[in-house]
Amino acid sequence: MTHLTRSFYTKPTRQLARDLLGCTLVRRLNGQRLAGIIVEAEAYIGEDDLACHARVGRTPRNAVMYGKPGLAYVYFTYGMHWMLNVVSEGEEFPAAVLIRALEPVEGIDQMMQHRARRCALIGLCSGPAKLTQALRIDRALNGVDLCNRQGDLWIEAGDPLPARSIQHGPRVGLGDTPEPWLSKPWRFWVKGNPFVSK
DNA sequence: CGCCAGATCCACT
DNA sequence: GTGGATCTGGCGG
Repeated sequence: MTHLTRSFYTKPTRQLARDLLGCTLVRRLNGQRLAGIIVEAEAYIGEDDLACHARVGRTPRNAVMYGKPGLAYVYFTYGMHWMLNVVSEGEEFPAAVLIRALEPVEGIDQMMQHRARRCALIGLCSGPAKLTQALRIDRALNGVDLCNRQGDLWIEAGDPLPARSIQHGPRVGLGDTPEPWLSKPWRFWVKGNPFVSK
């Protein structure tokens, strides 16, 4: 297993979202590996996508999305939650993949302790804010390069998934985002995997 | 079970 | 001042 490289991330966002399924997200914390297989992800694509943070143009908050593919875009929301995204496409085009759920693999006891509430394995990383809590991902990791071999956050390749085991549907939590963006089937998940958020 | 409100704070208007 | 790419517990059916 080794770090995915820049070329893996330099592709259309929906393709990247599909390709990330089955890969392993790894967090190095105090010399320990915390890791899980990505089983759910969503695409947010450009300034035209009215569900994407870049819909208002470039701001200090969303600037990382305009950067190199393979950067981590980590933002704070709802007054208490951190979200992890992987920047996609190409430099200056603002797009990213939201990591929504992991199947926990390594450092499970440690991840359990990081969660504010006691929870079962099935609910440990089954949501975008749950997994950042479990892996201790916050503002300190915003803008880090997932391709950096010296870094504390990266992604490793997994066994390729057959197309038939990938399902897709509308994105979650978009509130009153107008159509057609509200219904764009830009959420992808591993069919039948119990660690998916919904 | 499903539905709903409260938590909590920062970026942008 | 407003509202959000969420989570959780409480309440009603």
